[in-house]
Amino acid sequence: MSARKLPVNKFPKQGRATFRLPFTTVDVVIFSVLEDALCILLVRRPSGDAEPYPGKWALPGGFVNVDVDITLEACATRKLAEKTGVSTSYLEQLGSWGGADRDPRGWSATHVYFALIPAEHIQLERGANAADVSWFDVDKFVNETDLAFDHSSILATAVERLRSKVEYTSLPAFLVPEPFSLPQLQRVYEIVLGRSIDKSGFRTRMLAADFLVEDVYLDGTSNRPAMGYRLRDRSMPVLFPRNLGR
Amino acid sequence: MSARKLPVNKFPKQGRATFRLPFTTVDVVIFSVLEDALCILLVRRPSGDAEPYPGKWALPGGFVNVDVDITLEACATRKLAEKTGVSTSYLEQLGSWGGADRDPRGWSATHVYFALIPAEHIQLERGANAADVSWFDVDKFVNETDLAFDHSSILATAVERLRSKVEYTSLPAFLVPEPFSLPQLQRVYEIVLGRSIDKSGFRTRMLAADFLVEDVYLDGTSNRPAMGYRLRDRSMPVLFPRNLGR
DNA sequence: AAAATAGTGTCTGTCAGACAGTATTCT
DNA sequence: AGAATACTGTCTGACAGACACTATTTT
Repeated sequence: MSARKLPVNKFPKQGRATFRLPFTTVDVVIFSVLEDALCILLVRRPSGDAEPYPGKWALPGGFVNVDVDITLEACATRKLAEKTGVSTSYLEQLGSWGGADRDPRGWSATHVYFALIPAEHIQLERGANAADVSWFDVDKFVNETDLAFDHSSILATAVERLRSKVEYTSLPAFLVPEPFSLPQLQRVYEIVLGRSIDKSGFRTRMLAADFLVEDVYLDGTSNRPAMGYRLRDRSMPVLFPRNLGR
Repeated sequence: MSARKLPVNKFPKQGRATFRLPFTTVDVVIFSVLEDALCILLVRRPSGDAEPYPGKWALPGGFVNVDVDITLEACATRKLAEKTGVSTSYLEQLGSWGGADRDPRGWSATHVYFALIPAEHIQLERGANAADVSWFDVDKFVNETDLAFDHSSILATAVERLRSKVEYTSLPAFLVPEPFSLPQLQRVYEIVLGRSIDKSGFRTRMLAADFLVEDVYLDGTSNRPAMGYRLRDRSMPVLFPRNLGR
């Protein structure tokens, strides 16, 4: 095996490496449903000579700050809160992307999370850089916009993962504010998947999974009020035994 | 928002960071089926004053070598080959674990992959450190052995992920050498899941998924020869529309 | 012939999808 | 009353699980 001939990273006694370290970043794909469309939050890269991809849209994220972040997930939570004001949401690790070429500044690895937040909870940052944070319709803008770094590819993976998990999980429940009705939840499923779902089957499926708790009736602006539900457990989505059909 | 008061990582023009970087490592959870049991490969941590967890069992892995590895996945492939001699296998990213406390040498983040390899392909490293690489039965030894770093927790996640994906994917096909018969494949499913599966339903399910290609008949040592199959596409597992029952 | 393993056929319960019907509100 | 939306009931086809059956090999 030729592996033995490779240089071996050496480590002296006191924690300072003698070899080059990759950069470590965290990025967050923030999903929400706005105006009947699945959207993601993007930020504009700062301009400046030393900046990579100046002015381009990118996923919110950045370097891990070892003095502040005690874990990767805490770092992702921090970045989410900085951009949206949302402190609690569904957060799941999507994966990591790392290599020599993805950042012009050098070998870097990014840990990517995706977040699902109800539109009503969002409070975009006010002030100078408000114009540099924006929501993008996943279907309309995303494919024709190319993002900084390898973020286009990461985003595509995130959308794929979300859509595929929606087929067999309760994930969309994290995109809608509580309490919500089953028709509201169904609408979110339909928006994310981009197709309509049968009402009766949907209700049976949701109720059988036993992850909803009845709350108050939702007295909408008109017509028959709907039962309002909350999640029994906000920490995890429920997995259904089958995919949705079609 | 208080985030503005946090220190901001600065970047001078020429690619050398002025802030502390986390260590970047890659670890691989290598699964195989040996003697009718689901096993994983562990390596013993080297002894020495400067070494963390000397003598303890750990997942194979180590620092990313920016001069050698061009991507994280390439790094994982390299580490897999170094330990097993296997150069091609199913490799999937499991996730990443990072934080201030997981490595006594400092803030570190590890990118974890899991690999599935057929026992017949394995060629453990010969020589001085052969005793420091060993297979462990997942059910028998893993829960009672505590590993270096946070590897026990990572391993538990890996086993959970593997078992849960086996319920609705063709992943076990990567644990058996081609060509293989349906009874052989079924045996692997049963070993990984730890329960028996109905023969007829299993065959229908596998054949309906259309990921197998007929090869030669397997003339075993005795009894009726079985049809041998190969994978239509070794690059990806197939997803079944339903979980296995029970 | 018997044993062992490979593979098939048939029945049945479950459940998603389709769709028609009922219920409750507002105007 | 009619419109709009919430919710339920019924039928049907697809399919997994159970299990009994047939097929092909070795000894």
